[in-house]
Parts: sequence; structure tokens; C-alpha cells
Amino acid sequence: MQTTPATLEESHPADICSARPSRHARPDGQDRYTISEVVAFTGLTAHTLRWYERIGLMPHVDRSHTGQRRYSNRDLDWLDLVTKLRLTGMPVADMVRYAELVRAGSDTYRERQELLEQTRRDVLGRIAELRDTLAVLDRKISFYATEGTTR
Amino acid sequence: MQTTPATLEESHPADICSARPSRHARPDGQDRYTISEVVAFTGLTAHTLRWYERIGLMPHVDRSHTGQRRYSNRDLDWLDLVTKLRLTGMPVADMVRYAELVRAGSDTYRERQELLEQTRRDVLGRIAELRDTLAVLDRKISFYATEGTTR
DNA sequence: CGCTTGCTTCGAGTGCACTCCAAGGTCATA
DNA sequence: TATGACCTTGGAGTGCACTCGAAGCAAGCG
Repeated sequence: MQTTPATLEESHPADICSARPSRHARPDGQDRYTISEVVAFTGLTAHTLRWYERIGLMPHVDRSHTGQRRYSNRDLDWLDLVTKLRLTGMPVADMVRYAELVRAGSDTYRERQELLEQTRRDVLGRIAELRDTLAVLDRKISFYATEGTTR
Repeated sequence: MQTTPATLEESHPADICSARPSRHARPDGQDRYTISEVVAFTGLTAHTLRWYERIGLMPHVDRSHTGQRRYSNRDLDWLDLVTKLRLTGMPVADMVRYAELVRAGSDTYRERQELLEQTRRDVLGRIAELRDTLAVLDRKISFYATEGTTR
């Protein structure tokens, strides 16, 4: 018995520091979710999940004997990452690129690292912009607050 | 002689605390910029500037005697705000709504305040999300950093 | 058995925010 | 005054990220 690997590229003996407890794991250890279960977990639509697969943004998803998708915890973790990256404004095409690198194996570690570091810089920049905007909003809100009460 | 009002809704005797020095002001105090000057200042395209006007996102922009646009410092400050709000992910339609409130005069102070406060909450949420994502990125980057060097 | 629910595929449609085009008028400078 | 860069308009086009629809197969249940 072992804990579930956190994400695709980290399913490696040495990845303990980065492994998270899977919040999706079933009591019985079952690891095959239908698309509608994944919809419930992720908030994505079934259409979007299938579309992700079509454009190469998902690793191969397992199928039932009748051809229906059966998602693993690993798939769920991957979707978690994708969702987070989407929030940073990363274009889908870039995520597809990352997915390709993951599929290509551990030879691409260096390139993946660079890609994530660039993304990291982008995220820091976005946060700085948002803080800037927050300052403007606060000035304006306090203007309206005083004007709204003093007249 | 007086300083330039900072933004549309704050051109009010009591708005000194919120006034910024206009970084665009010309030495000769001239206050009528061509569209290409505004392009240079804002980084927006001329197409986008005209489109903003068409959809009601700009206050009325002054024209030369031959019908060409002449932007004021106030217009520039408004564009600054719009650009910041865009970065927060606020839909253009919401900004148009805000612009309408500004046009409608000081009766809408309360509503404008509420709109900005909602936006403020959204921005705080976005920042939290981005920080979350940053944590994930950092974990993955350090994974690749150690894996990349130890094998 | 019939019914409901959920799944499959592919291709077409949607909404947003621009982005560009064509045809023509204007402005600064050599 | 001529040249070339810049400006005007309305409408059409683009790219992204979904989002939906149609037709049909499969599983569970009263």
C-alpha cells in the first residue's frame, strides 16, 4: 500500500516533499471516476474536459470496457494544476506545450523548469499589477465614502 | 492657474488627497493630445481607443475643428483607470456600466462605491488565487531543480 | 420492457475583446 | 504646393476558450 502520486511528473520515488494528500481519494481506494464525478470535483464542464483531451492538454485518460472515460487521481491532480495555471492567464497553447514535455519523459526536466520559472515571473508581475490596482481602488472608494456621507 | 483634475469623478474641490501629478502634462500646459500621442502614452492601439469610445467606455472626447480627436489629461487618467481595471479581469461591460454612472453625475456616488468595493473584493480574491498558484509553481520548480541536478 | 440518466463523437456556434480594412479627408514640412 | 504621414468612419474579420447540439450507444431500475 502506498500513497497516491501527486502529479504526473512527480510520480517518482523522491517526490515526497511535493506530494499532497489526494482530497479525492475514495474510501475503498477506487481510482476510476466518471466524467460527471470529475465535473463535480473540478467545476469544469464535461464538454471542457473532453475538449482538453482533444487538444492534448490531458494525459491519456483510461476507459471503461464500454469506452467511457475513467479518470484517475493523477488525472484529477493534473486538472488541478491546469486550473491554477489558467487562473494565471497562461494560454492553453502553453499548457499544451507543458503537457507535451511531460509526455516526453524526464529528458525534458530542464525545459519544464524553465517554463515554470517564466510562469512564476509572470505570476509575480500579475500580483504586483493587482496590488497597484488595489491602491487605486482604495483611493477611489475612500473618496466616495467621504463624499457620499458629507454631502 | 490650477493643477489638472486627476480623474473624472474626482474633479471636485475636495479631491486633493486623490489627485496624482499628471505624468502626461506638457511643458506648455497644452492639454490636447492626438490619438497617436495617446497610443504612445497608454500602449493601447488607435483602433482600441476608437472602439472604447464607440462602446461608451470613454467620456466624450473633444475634437479639433476638423473632427480629429483631441484627448485631455483627464481622458488619459480615465484610460489609466480602465487599463488597471482590465488587468483585474473586469469585463468591459462592467466598466461601461461604471462609465455610465460617472456620466450620470454625483447622484450615483453610492452605486459607484459599491461597484468598486465589489471589484476590490474580486481583486483580493484573484491575488489569493495567484499566491496559491505561486506555491504550486515553487514546489514544482524546486522538484525539477533537484531532479535536474542529482541525476 | 421501457424509461431515465449518462456517455460517446464531431462539428458548428458563441461571446469577448479586440483588430483590421477601405476609402477618403487633414496636417506638417521641404 | 506637393508629398507622405496621420486621421476619420462603419463594418467585417480574428483568435481564444470554450459551449452546445445532434445522433446514437449503454447501464441501472421499477
